[in-house]
Amino acid sequence: MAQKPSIPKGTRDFGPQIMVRRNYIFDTIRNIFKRYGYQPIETPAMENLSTLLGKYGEEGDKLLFRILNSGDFIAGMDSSENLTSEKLAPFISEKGLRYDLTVPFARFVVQYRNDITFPFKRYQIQPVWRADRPQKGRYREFYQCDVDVVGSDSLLNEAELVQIVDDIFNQLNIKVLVKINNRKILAGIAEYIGSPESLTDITVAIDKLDKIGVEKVNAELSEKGISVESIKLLQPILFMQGSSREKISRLETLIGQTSIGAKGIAEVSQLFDYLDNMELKLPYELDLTLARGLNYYTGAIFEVKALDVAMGSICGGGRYDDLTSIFGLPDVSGVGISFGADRIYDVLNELALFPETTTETTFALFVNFGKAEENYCLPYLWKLRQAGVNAEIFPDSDKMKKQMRYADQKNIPVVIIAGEEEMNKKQFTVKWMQSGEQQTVESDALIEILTGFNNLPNR
RNA sequence: GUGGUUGUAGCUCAGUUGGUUAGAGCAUCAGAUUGUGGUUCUGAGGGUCGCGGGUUCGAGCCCCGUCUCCCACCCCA
Repeated sequence: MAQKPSIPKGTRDFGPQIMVRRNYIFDTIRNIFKRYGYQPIETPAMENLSTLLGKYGEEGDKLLFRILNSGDFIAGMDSSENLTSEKLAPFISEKGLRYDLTVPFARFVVQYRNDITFPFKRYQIQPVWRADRPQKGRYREFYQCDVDVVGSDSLLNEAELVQIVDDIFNQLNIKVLVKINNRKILAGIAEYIGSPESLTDITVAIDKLDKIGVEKVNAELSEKGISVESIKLLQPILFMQGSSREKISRLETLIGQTSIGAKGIAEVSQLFDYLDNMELKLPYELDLTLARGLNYYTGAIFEVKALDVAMGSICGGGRYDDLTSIFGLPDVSGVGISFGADRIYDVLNELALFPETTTETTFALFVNFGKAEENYCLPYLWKLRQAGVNAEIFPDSDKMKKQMRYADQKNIPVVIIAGEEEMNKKQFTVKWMQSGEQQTVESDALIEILTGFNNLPNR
């Protein structure tokens, strides 16, 4: 007995009808990326582990898929030593699947720095892999659609990214909220409350504010060794209400004296100046509880959430000042944002927002009655294809019932029938599947008639 | 990594207090219909009941282990 076919946990197959919808998402995103002047690149599925490790924090390292070395990697090892998997790991694996597109991009920029004209605006649509436990909206293989610009400090780039977000989700008809924050503000807060070293703990804790409430956040903070004094100082920040502008001015009185905090405030208010003049359709707000776990961010951070469906963020990004310097190219700042195509698919699916796309790929099918009929049809099939009509001939002279059924299941709107009678009269019988109507056409007129219908605006 | 849940035909699921040969719908294939699909009718194929062990005269059902699926947490797109 053959074993039951299956695919690894957290991965999916995509059939033709799903691919039509996925391509709708990819095409929409890609077209908008291009319109803003971004250029495509691709990088390999696997990177050296030295490229990937340490860029995503402790959690991220654990979620990296590692690739086993080829060959007998165990041969030269001293078996008398007490081997832990930690010690073993570098010997048996030196490559890993990419975890995101930003870090490989930073590597790419440094590697080809002499060929790149800065500022470099690139987009990249490729799958990434994470050894996570799958659940709703979470997969082990999923596509990210990244736009980044490196080599420019201007906040105009941040503003443009928000504009792209606005553009894309308007076109996809998804209602979203764009949350904006700045790592420098978070650092300023940490400094203000007197524990700048625990920036990460603080951000992770306040990120959970709307989920678990103030009391549990405070409990977690003191658990992490943050003093009662500091937690007290933090409260007015946690409870801050009002519009983004009001928050900014109140922040000034709190963390304005810290130099990093002042810098963050200046950046955010400049960004909001840009955004307020852009007439964006989607709501955006300053959210001080937005932290984002990826630890390479240094300035603005973004996150986009769908409003009408319970789902993790469908889009996120930020500015990273030091990512290229890790690979040996200092002073090149970048900023970018990543669209999660698979989650966007789930949102569109759940809200039934996919447009009525035609799943049909073939417009006309020639029925196959045998060798002679084949020879009669083939020149016309060729002409139809040359005229830009998607057409095919059934490859076997099976029963007509089976061929009609094939057309029906594949949603092919036109079936062209030519048997002995039609051949003798140099004609074709054209059947319109939806109405069931049939018409007899002269063979010379076939191409013209079908191209005319094929160009109708509704197709 | 932590917690919960699920597993029976290709898919969705029934299956009584443990009892003879494990069922249905959908899908597939064939026929009714040798040049006409989506409807209908008839028939057929398809199963190591996730896997391994145990209890029992007897296990799809009870017990233990294990894997898997989905969900939540952590974290994230």
